[in-house]
Amino acid sequence: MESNLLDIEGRPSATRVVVAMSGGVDSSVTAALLADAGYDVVGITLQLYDHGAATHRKGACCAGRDIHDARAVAERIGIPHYVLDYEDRFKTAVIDRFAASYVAGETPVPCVECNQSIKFRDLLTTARDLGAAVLATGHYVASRGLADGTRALYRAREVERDQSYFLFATTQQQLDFLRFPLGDRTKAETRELAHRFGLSVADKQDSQDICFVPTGHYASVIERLRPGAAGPGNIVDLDGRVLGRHDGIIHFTVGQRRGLGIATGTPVYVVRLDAATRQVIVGPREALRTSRVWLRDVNWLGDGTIGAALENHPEVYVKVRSTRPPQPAWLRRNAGGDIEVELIASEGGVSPGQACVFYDASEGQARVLGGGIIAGTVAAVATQHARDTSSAELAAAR
RNA sequence: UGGGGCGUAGCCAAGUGGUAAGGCAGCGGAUUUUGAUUCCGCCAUUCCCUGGUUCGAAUCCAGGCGCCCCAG
Repeated sequence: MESNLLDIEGRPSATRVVVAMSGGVDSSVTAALLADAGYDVVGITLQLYDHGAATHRKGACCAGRDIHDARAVAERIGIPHYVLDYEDRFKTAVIDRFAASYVAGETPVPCVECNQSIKFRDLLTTARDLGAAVLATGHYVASRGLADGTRALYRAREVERDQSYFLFATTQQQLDFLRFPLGDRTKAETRELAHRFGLSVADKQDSQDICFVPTGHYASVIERLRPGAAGPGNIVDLDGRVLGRHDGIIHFTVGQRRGLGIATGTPVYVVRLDAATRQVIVGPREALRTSRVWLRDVNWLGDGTIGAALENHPEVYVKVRSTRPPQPAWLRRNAGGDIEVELIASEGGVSPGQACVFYDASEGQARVLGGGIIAGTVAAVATQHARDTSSAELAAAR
């Protein structure tokens, strides 16, 4: 196992590996493991946003304290370490898009964007320039070589920690150059290794929440970036009745219950956001059931082409959020030419802007077949509004 | 100014003499390398006001105030 850490030919000492070091335990152990195996490891930490603002943030990465931690680890394990200033491109590729998505009434997954552009495009290019054979990260995801020499992506051995949801947009070319040495290890093992290697970050708290949102108030970040973009509007029910007012669509996401300030006897949830009219449409929990989604920016990582795969209307398993196991679904191309996913069991709180990731199994280390960004959703149960609309259309058709 | 009804937390609401249910909203926390969801905890020394009866009153009585309905 140790000798085959990177699944690569050649003597370790003659093989240069760039490790993306965030300053957390996972990437630190990744670097330590590879250095210990004798690879020519170069640690790189990206400075992604203003560290002054985020210094006191616990569990964040890539600024201030974390850069120090990464440097300390590099020193400890005796590898060269560089800090690259990626603030500008991070702002353009991740933060600005994040804001734009919310303003458009969607709910983005910034980690997906960051992985595919900052880490696996820009940093990966830098790694190649440095003469690295591979770029390794501390993600909990597995990749294995296929017979044809390319690599496939799989869920982590510890499926509860699996991060494949955030990595579906990795292209085949990127994947072939990437390695994830922790994918077949558990977090407990990682912590234990961190202790064994004597790393100062061994007991450091896991990162969580959006790294560039210091206070946890993402809306204030958007307000600062897009002043005035978040205008107030009405909160309406499925029949269009006004139930209240809100301070801007950016404060809400589909499935959200808290923060609406509406006291009917039963809980109400955000069913849909309408950026054009600045309406927040709310309804009962049942109205959240979604049976179908269509996608954009689809990335295919399965065998062959997606076109060929779709001809068989494949049954796959999909995740529309990071924290639930893959659910059974049918994949097909719809009349408009978009890739469409039929959620066989339906799922609640599915928001445009989120990722829909395809797998070949519901359990274990399923292979990642690709995924896309959810462009639109169709409710499982006809809502009152939808019924009214269709009867109106029927009437008009007569 | 005839009759009837009502007034309990931000909203809805139970309780009709024994020491203020519950839901919604709100707040806090747990969970979570996205947003949510979910879960847990907190949230009326006080029942429109003032007196009275009673060992004891949100509950009974009197007066006042404020709403609503029927009035023809």
